[in-house]
Order: sequence, then C-alpha cells, then structure tokens
Amino acid sequence: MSDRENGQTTQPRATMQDVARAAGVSLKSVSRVINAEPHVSQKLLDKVQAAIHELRYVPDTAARSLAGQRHFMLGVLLDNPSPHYTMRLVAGAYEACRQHRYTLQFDNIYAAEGPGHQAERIEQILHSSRLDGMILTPPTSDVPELLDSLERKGLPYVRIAPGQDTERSARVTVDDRDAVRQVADYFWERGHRRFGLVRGLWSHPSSRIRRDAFVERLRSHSPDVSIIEADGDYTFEGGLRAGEELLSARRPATAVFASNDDGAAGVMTAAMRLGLKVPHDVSVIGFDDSWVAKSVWPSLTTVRQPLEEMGHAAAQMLISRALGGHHGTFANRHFEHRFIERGTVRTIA
Amino acid sequence: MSDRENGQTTQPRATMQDVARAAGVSLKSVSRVINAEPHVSQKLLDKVQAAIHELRYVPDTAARSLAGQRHFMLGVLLDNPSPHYTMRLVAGAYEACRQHRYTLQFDNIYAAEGPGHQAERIEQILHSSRLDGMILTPPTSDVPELLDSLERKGLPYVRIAPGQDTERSARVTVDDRDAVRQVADYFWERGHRRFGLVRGLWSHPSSRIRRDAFVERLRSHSPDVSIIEADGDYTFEGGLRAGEELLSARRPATAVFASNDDGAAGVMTAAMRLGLKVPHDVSVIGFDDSWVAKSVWPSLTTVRQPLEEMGHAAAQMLISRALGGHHGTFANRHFEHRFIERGTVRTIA
DNA sequence: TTGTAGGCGTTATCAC
DNA sequence: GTGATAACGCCTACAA
Repeated sequence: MSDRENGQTTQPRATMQDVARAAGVSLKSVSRVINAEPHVSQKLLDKVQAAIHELRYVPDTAARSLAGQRHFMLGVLLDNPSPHYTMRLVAGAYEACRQHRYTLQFDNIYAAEGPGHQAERIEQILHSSRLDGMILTPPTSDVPELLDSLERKGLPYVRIAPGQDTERSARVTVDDRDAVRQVADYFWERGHRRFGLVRGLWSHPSSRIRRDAFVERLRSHSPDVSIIEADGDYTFEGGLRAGEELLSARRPATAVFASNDDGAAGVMTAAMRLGLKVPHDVSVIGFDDSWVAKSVWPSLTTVRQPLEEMGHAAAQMLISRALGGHHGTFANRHFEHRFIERGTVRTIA
Repeated sequence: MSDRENGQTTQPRATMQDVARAAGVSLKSVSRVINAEPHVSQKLLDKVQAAIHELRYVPDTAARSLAGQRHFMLGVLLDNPSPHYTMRLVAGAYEACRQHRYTLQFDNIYAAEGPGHQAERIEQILHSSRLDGMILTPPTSDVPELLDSLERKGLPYVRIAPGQDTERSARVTVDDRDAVRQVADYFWERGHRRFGLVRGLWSHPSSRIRRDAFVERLRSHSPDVSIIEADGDYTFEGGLRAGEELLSARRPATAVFASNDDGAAGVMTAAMRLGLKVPHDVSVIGFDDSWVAKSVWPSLTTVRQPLEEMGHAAAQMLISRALGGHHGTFANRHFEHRFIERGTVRTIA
C-alpha cells in the first residue's frame, strides 16, 4: 500500500493557535473571523485573514465538531439506486457541499432487505454519525419509518421529490403531474387517439401520480378516449412485457407513455419484436431522460428533471439551516422539468 | 425544515466516562476494550462490554479523530462517473465501511475541467479533510498527478483497476486481457472469421489493453485474420458511428467486439439501421455488463466484473491498514471476471 | 494488568 | 470589540 512513512514528513497543518500568534490576536478573535461572527473591527479582520491566507489555515473539522454544534457533514441516503438518477442528484449535492467546505457522507439502505432492516440501519447511522442534515433521495423520501427516525433524533432533513405526505417536511420538488399533462397534450396535438400506458412500480407513489395525471388529462380532451394500461415496474423487462401486451391488443395503441425511460426502452423493443417501427407505427415517450434515452434508436422523447440542481438545492437548504437559517417553517424549493423532444413521436396525418 | 427544536430533547449520547463509571473502571480501560488492545483481563473485558451494551455506547468519531491518528473515514474519488459502474463499486466500498463503522466520504473530480483543476481539487480535499485512505475509481486510478498528491501527503490509497504503472501502489485488479481473449475465442469457436472492433476512449489505458488483447488473440488463431477497427469513445453515439463504419464496409464484419456495453448498444442500433439483424447477420459482444446490457434486444453477451466485491476489497485493504496492517509492501487483490452468455452471438454453420 | 495526567484544535462562557 | 478559560470526548504517554 502507498506508504505514509515513506518520503519526507508532511509538515503539520497550521492550527488556530498559529494563526492567532501570527496575527497577534487571541484565539477567540480568529474563531470569530472564521465563523463570520459580528463585532469584529475591520482592522482585526484584515490581520486575521492575512494570517489565515499566509499559513493556508483550514479549520479542523473534527475539533469543530467536538467543541461545537455543527459537524460540517451532510448525509445522502440512497436505496438500491437507479444509478443514473441517483448520481446526478449526488453530484449536485456534492457541489453544494464543496462550495461550503462540507463533507458528503454516503449512506445506502436496501429496501430489498425489508422495512425492518431499513429502520434498523437508519437508527445505526443516526446513532453513530454526527451529521448536520440528511438528504433523502427517492424512494427513501417516501418511507415513513425513516422520517420518524430522523425526527425522533432531531436531525434536519430534506426530501427530494417526495410523492406523499409532502407537507411533512422540507423538500425539493418537481411537478410530475404537470409534466405528464404535457406528455398527454403532446400526443394529443399530434393526432393520437389510442393510448397505451405503462405504469411504474405500483408501490411507489410517483407511479400513481403519473398514471392519474395521464389518464385525467386525456379524458379532459375526450371523456371516452381509449387508454390501455399495463403494469410495468420501472424496469426494461417490465416495459417489454407491458409493451407486448399493449401493442398486440386488437386495436393497439398508437402512442405509449411509459412512466420512466427504462420502461420506454422495453416498449420500443417490444414494438421491434412485433415488427412495428418506432415512431412510424407507434410513438413512445418516456420519463427521466436517463442514460438509456440516448442509448436507443431513435433516441427517446422524454421529460428531464434538473437533478443536479435539485441535489444542490437540497444540500444548500441543509447548509443554510445549519448556518442559522429560518427555523420552524418548512422550506420547499420547486424546479421545472423540461420536455425533451427527440425521435420517438410521430404526427398522425 | 424538519425541526430539531420540536419534540422532546433527545437524550445525549453516552460517553466513555459514562461507561467507565457504569463499569466501575477507569477511562483508559474502556479505551483499551474499544480498541481491542492487549493486556485486558477477561473479567474487566466483560464488565466493560456489558456497560457498553447497556448504555448503547458508540465512540465519538470526532473525538477519536482529534485525539488519535485514525479518522474512521475513507474517501472515494470519482470522475464524472459512468453511473452504473461507479455505483456498484461504491456500494461495495460502503458495505465494507459499514461493517467496520467507517464513514465513506464522497469526492467528485471532473476531468473535463482539465488536469490542472483535478490536481487543485485533490489538494483541497487532502488539505481540508482527515481521511484514513482514499479509493481511486477509474479513470482516476490512472492520473499520475493524483497519485503524486496522495503520496506527497502520505495518504494511503488503493487504485481500482489501474491500467498503467500498476506496480506503483496497492490495487484491486481484474484481468481485462484475459477476459478479452475469452471474447475472441468465443467468436472464433463459433466460426466467425471477419471481425470488427470498436475501440474505447483512446486516452484511457484500458482501451489499448482491450484492443491489443483482442487483435493479438485472433492473430494467434490465424495471422492474417480480417479485423476492421473503428474509434468509439465508450459512448453509445461513438459505438453507433463506429458500427456504421464497420458494418457498411465492403466485406463487413460478422462479429463485433465493442470495448464496453454502451458502445455495443450503439453497434446494435447501427446494425438495425442498416437492416442487419442481431445476431443473425452480425454478432456483438460488449464489456461491463452494465445497465444497457439488459436494456437492448436481444440482451447483450458481455463480460461482467465483480465490481461490488472489488469496491469492498479496496475499502477493506485501507481499513486493515489503518488497523495496523502490513506496511511497506503493496497489496494486490485480484478478481475474476465472468463471461456472460446472452443473446447477441450466433454460431456460423 | 490497570490507572492518572495532559493534550488534540476548536467553540462557548463570561469577563474586560 | 476583544480576550482568558473551561469544556468537548477521546488517546498517548507514563506511572503504579
């Protein structure tokens, strides 16, 4: 292993003492400057900042954490993550942390192991790590036991794209409903009248939301519009099965909305296997603009959420709160999705 | 935001003091037990462990970090990650950390911002965080400036799947060369004689390794075998372009090896656009067994690496070292890939 | 085998 | 406005 003992000894990091000495002020004054406390004269400020810069001083997180209430560390909670979705969220959160010299701690919880395990794991995490806040990524945003634990512990948290019980806490949201309405209208305006819907994992709230919005919107255009629904589970295989069902019906759909991109890719494959061409014979729209959207041909028309920004916002909310932000009221940052037109929808003459 | 002030105050965590008092021993004795130091009588051990259990005592990481040499925190360095690959690695590393009550810190570096930025960022990270070790995931495993910084700082690190200068440090490896030979043989044994190769991102060492192994192995079967090469860049689009080039040649390949799955998906799409059926008209093999491998039809024959285990091993190496492991010699954990037969290769009569 | 004293680098309290 | 001084929770000496 690369060895710490090799080579010349790294010179030790400067401490607050060093800075205080160099600037000719007291420890507490340096502390004040670092924490941007009020009541510091300009002159003192300058001296201290010069010394800090000179010595390349960086406060020691461990010491701060031990002595104070803040820990300069945020956690992200992931569950068996859809890698693309999650990584974009995390990348955004990481940037926010970096800007404020926070550390981002990675935490993984496997829903697959059952709810008991999840509760147990979060308790362990909360009991053994010192965090200033926790970011819950879907689908952890919608696990009540998790929220209970967090609140019992008194740890601030932000939920990303929660599907239910939204008002309960701080959150970062997108309007799935509105996005799906846009999808429905897009199909409708291009002349489609027979629709297929691939539902997501039914246990997940987002799944119902997307389904309901799609159906309601189309009904608002014409109450007895034809909509065939099939169960997907947010996977390619699920989409494949659902697609075969939808497209081999007696009067098959000409336009299929899948609740996410993986499902849409499955539908496209189903079409191909049935000898149907996309978009000539059947149009498809997905959701997420994930990796696969550009890994199919034609590339997939879909809806993109600003995940990096959402992750960034979540971390930012937690950090400003730790910096002494607004208490008592639940923040809510809302983001706009973007409809991405690509090649999988055809206009019917 | 979910409010810390709400609800009853959480009772403070037990400290070593509390444990010592409860067990009727000194502070140091508790410390000894926690750190599994020698010279503790069974009786004392029992008493202390009982008290620890009773009080649900967990040592405070910040305090330990401040007072001692260990920080119970590992970092993973990612670069603009291929989400699927990276997340599997990270999930493995996380598990190892969890088992030993270590924390996993997330760090992201963007090669896209240029090598200068990378060096600067790692310096910042190293200067401001207290880590026991760092895990380098590809492609960061092969950035010499990063290794230099790490060594200058004296921070132990493990490289995952390094492509060059392998002996320089501790590492977790797979035998790409061997895997690719297996791919070549698999094609060969099924009667293929005209080959296509989609190269990866040429700046990345793995790319050359895979290319050379493929070509050499086929030449060993027959020195003047036909191999058409085309540049991909590890992306779907790159594979698409390369595929069109390979498959529209005068005597097109019947078997194409793409240096990763995304590229292979591109090749499959290229085939489809040219009216070629996979695997009937052209066989394809990818590399990685990433998400897309199962999101195409037929699903992709490919090579799978045990990424979770590799991540686990990397973290484990760092942790045992921090626990006082072997110094001075570079560890090397090797893992076996697995060839995954699926539906994209046909046997030629 | 066990215990005591001192210090790690910062924040909090309370004087000046 | 500024500065002593005491925590914070643990580990490292060293002593018993």
